[in-house]
Amino acid sequence: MIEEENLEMLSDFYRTMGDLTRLRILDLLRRERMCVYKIAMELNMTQSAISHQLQYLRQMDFVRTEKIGKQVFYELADDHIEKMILLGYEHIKEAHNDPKN
Amino acid sequence: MIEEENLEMLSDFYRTMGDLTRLRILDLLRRERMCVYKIAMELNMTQSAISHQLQYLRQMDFVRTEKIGKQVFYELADDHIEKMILLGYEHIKEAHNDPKN
DNA sequence: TGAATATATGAACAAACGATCATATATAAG
DNA sequence: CTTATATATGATCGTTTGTTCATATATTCA
Repeated sequence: MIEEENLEMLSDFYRTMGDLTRLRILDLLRRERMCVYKIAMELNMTQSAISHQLQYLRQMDFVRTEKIGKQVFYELADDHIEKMILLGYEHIKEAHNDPKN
Repeated sequence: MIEEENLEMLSDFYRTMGDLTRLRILDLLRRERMCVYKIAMELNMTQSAISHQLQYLRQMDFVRTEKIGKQVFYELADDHIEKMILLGYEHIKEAHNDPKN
């Protein structure tokens, strides 16, 4: 049994990855660090929508930033993030091949 | 880069764990299989609220059921679920000790 | 069969969420 | 200094989500 406080942090953590736009952003950043407008271009979404989600991801410590001139580059905050994405990915692929257990 | 279709499945998967009530239920079921009213008791929530979330978890293949008499016992659908919970748990514990990378 | 118990489910409602729009801030370029 | 570019942010709005309430279904027991 996981302590209540940690369960709350855990659900916050998973909820952050439980949105397609945010997951798309994180998946992009696995490839390379990227500035805001480039992310928006790649995902074909408005700068504002992306910027809002990036603030969310930053508050949740999923990404970190480096400002260079006018641009702000975003990158994954640490290796765990990519690891969690890939583990979930492995899971759904297995689950799909192997419907029950 | 993960294919769009799989990213969608992945965000659905994480969104399922991104709710405190559902995560509490899953964490309970790690311990033992349990019938609905017992889950409701343990979590101090109404039978209806629990039942709705259990249907959700069932549709997402997080749990499976066995009906015995009047009772319906729920258990984790497979080992991956517990693994994913524990991995997330490890992650947040590390992240907390080790704020930046 | 009728009452009691366990679970499921549909409708309703409030709260949370995500995108958009308008605009603010900051830096660079002319 | 003014304009253009990149990003951030607050307000708004429609949608989704989670709980509640009322009720339906199913099974056991008297």
